[in-house]
Amino acid sequence: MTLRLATWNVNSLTARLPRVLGWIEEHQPDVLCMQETKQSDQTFPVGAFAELGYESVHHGDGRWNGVAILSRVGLVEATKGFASAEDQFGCRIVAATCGGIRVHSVYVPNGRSLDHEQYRFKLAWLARLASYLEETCDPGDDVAVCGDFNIAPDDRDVWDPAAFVGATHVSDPERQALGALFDWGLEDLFRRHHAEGGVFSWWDYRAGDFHQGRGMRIDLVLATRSLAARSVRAVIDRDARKGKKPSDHAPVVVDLA
DNA sequence: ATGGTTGCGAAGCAA
Repeated sequence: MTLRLATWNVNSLTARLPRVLGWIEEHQPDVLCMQETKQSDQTFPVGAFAELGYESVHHGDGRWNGVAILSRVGLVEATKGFASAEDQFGCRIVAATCGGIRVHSVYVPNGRSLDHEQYRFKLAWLARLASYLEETCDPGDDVAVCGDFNIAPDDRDVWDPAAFVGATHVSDPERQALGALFDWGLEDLFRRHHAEGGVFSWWDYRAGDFHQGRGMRIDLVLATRSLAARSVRAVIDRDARKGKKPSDHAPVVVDLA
């Protein structure tokens, strides 16, 4: 069975709902992971997605963060957060089994700068993600971890490596944390299909960065070996970054055979 | 260009 899996940091689902609905109708994802909904579970528009044929799960506190999964191939065994009593990690991960795949929608904290406490929080969150996957999943199963990682995997994924020396998103500890996920058994599906650099998923709103090509590839679809073997196409829809009131992120779309 | 923009919420923070 073919399956289209996508991830998109929508930067406020309240502000973006018309665009998101239009994008879904045009691109027909079977599963869509979203981040930064900035909504509560009460305000999340379950009905609007149901009208398009999608079941959904949302995990949000209403103001910051907020993650969701939409699926039209079934959505069962949903879990919010790291599935334990802890809640100091914020509303940054939600998981569900969709079409036989254990899907995770993740919003990795923005580290801000290497000397900021949010950077240490980011590394702690990534370590918790690794332990959570180890506890709840088997790399031999069909597992996908999709979302805004706020990490550029390598220097091909930033517009100018020289501009990022000493900056967050590219530091060794961040890339090592991502490497731990690769070592566990996940693969970056966009990179599986594209060796070239300069393909980005995020551009700052300011200073015309999108039109100047100053972006980063920080939104990723990671998947275990069994899913990677089914991957036939991976693209970043930069058209979705154009026009009026775009998110600052573009969706990543993967087709599985 | 230590600039610039957007979202939330009603000033300043987060990104």
